[in-house]
Amino acid sequence: MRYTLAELTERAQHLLKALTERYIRDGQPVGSRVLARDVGLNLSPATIRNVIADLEELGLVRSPHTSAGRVPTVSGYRVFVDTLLSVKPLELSLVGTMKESLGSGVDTKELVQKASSLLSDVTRLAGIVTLPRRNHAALERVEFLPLSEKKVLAVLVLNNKEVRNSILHTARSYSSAELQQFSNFLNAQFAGKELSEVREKLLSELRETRETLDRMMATALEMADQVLGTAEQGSDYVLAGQTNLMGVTEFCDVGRLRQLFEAFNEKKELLGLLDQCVENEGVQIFIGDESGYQMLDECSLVTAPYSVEGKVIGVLGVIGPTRMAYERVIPIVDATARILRAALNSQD
Amino acid sequence: MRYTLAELTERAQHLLKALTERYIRDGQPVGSRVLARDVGLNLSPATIRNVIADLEELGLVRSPHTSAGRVPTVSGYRVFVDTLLSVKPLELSLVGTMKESLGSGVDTKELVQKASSLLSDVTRLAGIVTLPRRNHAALERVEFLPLSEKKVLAVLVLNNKEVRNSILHTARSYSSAELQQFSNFLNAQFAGKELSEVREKLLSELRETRETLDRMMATALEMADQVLGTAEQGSDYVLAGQTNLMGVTEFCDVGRLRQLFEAFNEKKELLGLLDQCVENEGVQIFIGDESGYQMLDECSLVTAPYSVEGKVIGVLGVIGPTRMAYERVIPIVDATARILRAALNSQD
DNA sequence: CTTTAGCAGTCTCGCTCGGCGAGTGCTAAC
DNA sequence: GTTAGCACTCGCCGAGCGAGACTGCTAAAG
Repeated sequence: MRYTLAELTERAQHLLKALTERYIRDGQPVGSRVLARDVGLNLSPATIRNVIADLEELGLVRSPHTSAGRVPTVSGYRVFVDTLLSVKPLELSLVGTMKESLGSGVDTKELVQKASSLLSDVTRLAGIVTLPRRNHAALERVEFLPLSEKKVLAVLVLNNKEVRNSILHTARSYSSAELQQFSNFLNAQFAGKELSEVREKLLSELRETRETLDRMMATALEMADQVLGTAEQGSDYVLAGQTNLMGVTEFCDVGRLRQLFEAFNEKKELLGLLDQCVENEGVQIFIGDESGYQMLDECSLVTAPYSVEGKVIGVLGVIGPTRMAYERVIPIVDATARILRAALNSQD
Repeated sequence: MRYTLAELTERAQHLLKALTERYIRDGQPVGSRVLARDVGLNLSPATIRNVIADLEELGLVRSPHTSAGRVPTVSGYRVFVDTLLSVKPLELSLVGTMKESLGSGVDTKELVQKASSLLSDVTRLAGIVTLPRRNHAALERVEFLPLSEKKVLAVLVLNNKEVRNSILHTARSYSSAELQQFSNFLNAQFAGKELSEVREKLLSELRETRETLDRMMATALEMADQVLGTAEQGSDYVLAGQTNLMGVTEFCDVGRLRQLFEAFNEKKELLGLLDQCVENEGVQIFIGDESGYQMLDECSLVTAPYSVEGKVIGVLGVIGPTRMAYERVIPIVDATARILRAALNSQD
């Protein structure tokens, strides 16, 4: 008898579920005997074996070697998390504790770090949170301060929350009064607009102004352009609890572990992966090498986007072995995304 | 025959040196046979054995088990690095490359990160650099900007180089003009003074002013106090190249490795250790558990302080297995300290 | 047609055992 | 003081073996 994925017998589903859960719990190949006792159905090991053989043919489970039990394959996990998993809601008390531990962060970066630690603490795996990309942040105001000969400090205030500053090296010195004029001019023009918009407008104005030869305006615009150029914060993430992964039996091999940690340092690849999650709403899961990055072999990544004012500005998640307690990790990631969003929104 | 540490035979010294160097190279206990061939002196293994036996009695070497060669003990390493080691000067070309790779960092933090990476890249071990503690930094100026209702952005410029900002939550709103007044007042009073001095003076003025009931001054001073309180950056360090340690054979045990990495995350203890190096000039070395922190068992720490304008403001160094190539690491750490100092000083 | 018992076969794991090689410490001779 | 010789001690490694765990197949039972 032959099933397609869509029409797995109820029994087969049941067994795949039991097998996966058991394997996640114990980490050891599970055989027909234990499965027979574990699952509610009153079946003999022999019967179980028949069904399991079918599952193996479908590529959902495999045995590490003859005469060991079976373990789920990547496809097996996929089916498990997509259709078989019953996610238990989080205990309210835990959610409370989580909220608290994130609670009072004022600084955005601090919040992100706390969220990452939170994820790793609660799941006992590695937590990862991207820094918010506020492309849509509104420019609140710009301020220029003279520092010294030919050096000007530019202060950018975004959304009343975030502050970025950068030091500009200018061709000549500017007086306080001059800089004040620049600030006023720019604030009048751009305050309240989105950064991307500001940038665009800036360039067009710059072109226009060059023709009219208004020195002051041109200089101001040039300065602003410089600031925006440098202030574009390279997207990045904060990782926490890497050491938790060292306790995981799957990574007892140092070479394996090293590969993983080097992937963490690379950042680029992992960021690419995380970026894919920005679009999809809700929790998303990458299992094993599904991601295409073989450094994440034997790893799973559970992610959720987080947003502020309705716009997704980042992704957070958990990295752990494929054999992780999904039914627990998923609601935790989900909850953390909500908590972080709340914290960011209530930031005053 | 019995030596005290001070009066090791020339021959004994020679042998200890050869043994240590050999062990550092190969990582395996070295026996009398290889030692006899290795060292210039024309001696038979039997003779070597006699001398080595004396070294063992002094606690400078030990054998992991009967009938394996000898390895240096912590004391052995100590004697080795203190009196036997001949440090070869660094190739100029390497110094050049190092300078370059650090070269153009404008931001202090960026420089520190680059220095850390540099150390780890060149030594193939873990690099560590503390963030500069600029207790003696001069306060260049203070600026307050109104953000919104009851929120004020304070910008601190130090030494014409570093900028710190913090957001203050105030009891009532302040107008631009008011804040401008505060800034002017504070700048007139404190600009150019050292931070610690500013703080001190601030407190006394605050007390005095309360009596004269000058509202404006009092508020300004209070604000300044708040800023200084928050701006005190918690001392911290930047680590790089931890993954290099995973290649080291000494740390092939995951448990061991985990302990080490958790020590890195703790930060406090390691910082305490690094602080000890601030006082001593030049390169300093902690071998194995000499530091008192047993998480650094089997590790050595090679450090050097770095300074700006004659004042030591931080420490940098390398963490690796006790069995590291000291004669190479030491000059690298030394050079990096000088290069970082130069880079920080030339920061304009 | 489904389910089950029984059985032979296969593979891993952990254990012991013995040989090998390396290196020491001692003693006696140079 | 130096050296050769020798007995002895270990750690390492591979072979061999038994136990245990499952499977897949076949044939009988429901």
